[in-house]
Amino acid sequence: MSPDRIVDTARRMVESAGIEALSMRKLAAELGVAPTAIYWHVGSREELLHAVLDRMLQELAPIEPAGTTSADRVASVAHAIRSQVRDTPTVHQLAMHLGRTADASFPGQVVLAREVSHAGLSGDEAADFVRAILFLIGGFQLLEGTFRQRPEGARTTQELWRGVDDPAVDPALRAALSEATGADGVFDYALDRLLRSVLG
Amino acid sequence: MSPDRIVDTARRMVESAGIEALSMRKLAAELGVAPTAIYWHVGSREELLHAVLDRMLQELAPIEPAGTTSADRVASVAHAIRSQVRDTPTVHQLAMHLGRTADASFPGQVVLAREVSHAGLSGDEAADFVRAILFLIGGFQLLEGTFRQRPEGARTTQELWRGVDDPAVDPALRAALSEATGADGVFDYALDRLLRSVLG
DNA sequence: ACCTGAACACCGTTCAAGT
DNA sequence: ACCTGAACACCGTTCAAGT
Repeated sequence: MSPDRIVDTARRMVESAGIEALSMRKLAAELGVAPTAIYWHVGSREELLHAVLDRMLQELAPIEPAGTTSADRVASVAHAIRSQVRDTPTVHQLAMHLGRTADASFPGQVVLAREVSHAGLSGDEAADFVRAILFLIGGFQLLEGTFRQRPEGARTTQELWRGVDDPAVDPALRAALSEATGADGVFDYALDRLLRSVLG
Repeated sequence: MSPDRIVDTARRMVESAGIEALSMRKLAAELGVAPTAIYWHVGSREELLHAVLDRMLQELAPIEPAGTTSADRVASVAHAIRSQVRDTPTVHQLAMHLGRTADASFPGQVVLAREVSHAGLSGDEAADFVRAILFLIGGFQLLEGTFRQRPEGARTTQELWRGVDDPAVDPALRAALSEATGADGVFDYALDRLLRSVLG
């Protein structure tokens, strides 16, 4: 019954069934202990969740730039951050829940800033560029729904588009928006436009 | 004790204190009725939240394009959507909670698609463009934290940057990222780059 | 130092019983 | 048709009491 064992078990529960699935009573049952025993080791449920997030953040693999040209390296970092966000939804779900998105996104942000600096950008212009890339990643995260799954009844954007009959909307556009899309393509497209426009 | 009165009261509670603050028992107290009476009119708490969202979506002001050139009109729609997202955080909070972000973003999406069509784009190219703009808006929403407020202890990205001493990061960039920024500037910057790159 | 048990103040929801 | 009350199965948390 160390804090370590409690945090580990809590983490497993959160990762397998979501944040809401972690109750102190279920956790206690899993640990074979009275619910109130947990409070002696870790504080409240909230503090426990913070401890779980801390551990997850520590284990997050560092982002490694790849490529030779500045543009390639910046793009590789952007892609690496995005992949990591996609592959570790629980971390960002939890960070969001606890209001600690800054902590979760910061390590990648620093690596990105390094490559942007190396590309020769500086000051406000560089900051806008870094933030714009983070916006794209955040948009991907939000609209891909990586951290909140749709319930059975909910309609997708594609389904909604199939029901549209608007003469002002290009039919081919309507058709394209009616098809599911890997967000990857859109992300590549937008990032590419941004990179070209800034780094030439 | 009509469904209308229940939904209205529930909506007031959600808007003033957040989704979590809506409990069937508190709502019943507010209505001066037994908690169980609510279940006869609206179904469960979840169904009630859906009804609240439906009403909010109905009342959302339609997005109106402005400007004469195609680029201006597209930009105005993007800005209008973003402003609406910022000014109606509860709607998007609730939509996210219920897995209905598609319903919330769709009306603006259609207007955007119209203007992009009018600008002469078509098919997959137009779809990528529309989705990229929505990515930017989503990123703004997520990183601006418009729908999840930071608790007292949490650090901001700016605070984290002030603690960085990395020779590979341009000092002026570090300084810029250490200052709070209206996300407006970044959004304008990224949107402008994207528009220029696509519409010329 | 560490754990238990009882207790408090909450939840959502069902369902028989009332009018 | 509409509402109440009792009841069930949950919560997080505190705190005195035990070892």
